[in-house]
Amino acid sequence: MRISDKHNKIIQAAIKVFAQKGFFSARISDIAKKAKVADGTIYLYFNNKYDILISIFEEEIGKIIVEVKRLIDQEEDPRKMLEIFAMEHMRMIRDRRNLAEVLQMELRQSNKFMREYRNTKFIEYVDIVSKIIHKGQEMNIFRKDVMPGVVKRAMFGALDETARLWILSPDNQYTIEEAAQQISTIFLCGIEQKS
Amino acid sequence: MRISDKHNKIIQAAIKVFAQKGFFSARISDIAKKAKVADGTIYLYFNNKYDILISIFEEEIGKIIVEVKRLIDQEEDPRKMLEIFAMEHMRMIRDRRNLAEVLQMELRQSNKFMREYRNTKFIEYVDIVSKIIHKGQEMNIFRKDVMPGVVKRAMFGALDETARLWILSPDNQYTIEEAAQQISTIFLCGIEQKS
DNA sequence: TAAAAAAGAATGAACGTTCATTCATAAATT
DNA sequence: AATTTATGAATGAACGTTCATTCTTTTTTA
Repeated sequence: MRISDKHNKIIQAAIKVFAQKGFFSARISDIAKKAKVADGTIYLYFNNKYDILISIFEEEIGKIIVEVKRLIDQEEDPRKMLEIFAMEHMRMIRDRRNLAEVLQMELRQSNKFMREYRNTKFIEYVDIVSKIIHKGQEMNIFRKDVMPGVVKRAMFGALDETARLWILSPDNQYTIEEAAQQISTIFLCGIEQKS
Repeated sequence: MRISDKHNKIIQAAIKVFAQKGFFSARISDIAKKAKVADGTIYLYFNNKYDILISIFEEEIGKIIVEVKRLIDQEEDPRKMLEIFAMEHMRMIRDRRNLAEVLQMELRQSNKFMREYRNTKFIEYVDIVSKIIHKGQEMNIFRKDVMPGVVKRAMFGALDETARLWILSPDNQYTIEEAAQQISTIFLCGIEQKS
């Protein structure tokens, strides 16, 4: 068995356990059991519990960024790009629910116990939006009086909160893709340059 | 000293400590020290640590709801109402930063260790938005194809996330009131009935 | 090629610390 | 004096981490 296999098995198990219990309530022994390794083995691959969480951020968000960027780079129109971002974000949450839960939860409490860890991967991800806005403003498609820094946060927040509650009760009035559609429409109408 | 004095002293201390350290890293002894009471005294007023958190939700959000509702009820125009909600939400966060941090953080991780606790106060708060949307749709001011249930979450999420990051670095490009303004403008343009 | 030796990986019981909670005692109030 | 309220040291369960030991694989030797 390759080294990375065990590393990955632990990561995948940790995603599930963190998603189910939250970081603090998750036990190393839970993760070990789910990964089918001994407790001690985890410490051969990670420095400590906290390090497992960081690795989840680094490795898993990294993969997502690559994929979303790839899709967006195929587009020319910033309006389309924004739609794609919304849709892909929501689909990712639907298809990788456990990971999404970990990211959402720990992002929020992270400012407390991860003060020193600057979550550059996450920043990179959200910055995809501000880059799109900026591009649209240059092309005179989006109004110039909206601040890309505000829109990126607002847009991400809107998607994230909608997804969070959808996760809590997915048997909703709407599919997550409908929600993505509604949100990107609202934002597009909201920031469009009226000619 | 009245009973409620000590109860309140503990609540206020807990808000500060939870905001600073997060629920799990906060120590009962930290709260006791900040409230200037003995550790044991806390257990005369609360059943356990968790109960302190619940009380913060119940009591403090309750006060905010009353205040925001009062302001909104003075208005007739749903557009104005939405603006007021955005602005008041942001001002609340600016003025009661510690409380805001606790609510934001614990709301996110709450689904894990507060599964049984249905946060009715919070639901009530966010429902203010969907009621406004609904009213606007009845008055033919807002488009009928947007779903109030999506908009309330999107709007709340947009405000919340923007505020969260503003809290992390308040020395920003924009004031929190500018952000509120931008967000309510985006949403208003985004859901307005084009006549 | 088979046996022996070394290196590397994995194990899980045990350790030691950390804290929420308790409770015997003290102080304050009535 | 009796009752209520407050104290803070003591308790003990929980759990992250360690490490002596075992198991597996690779390398060396004959």
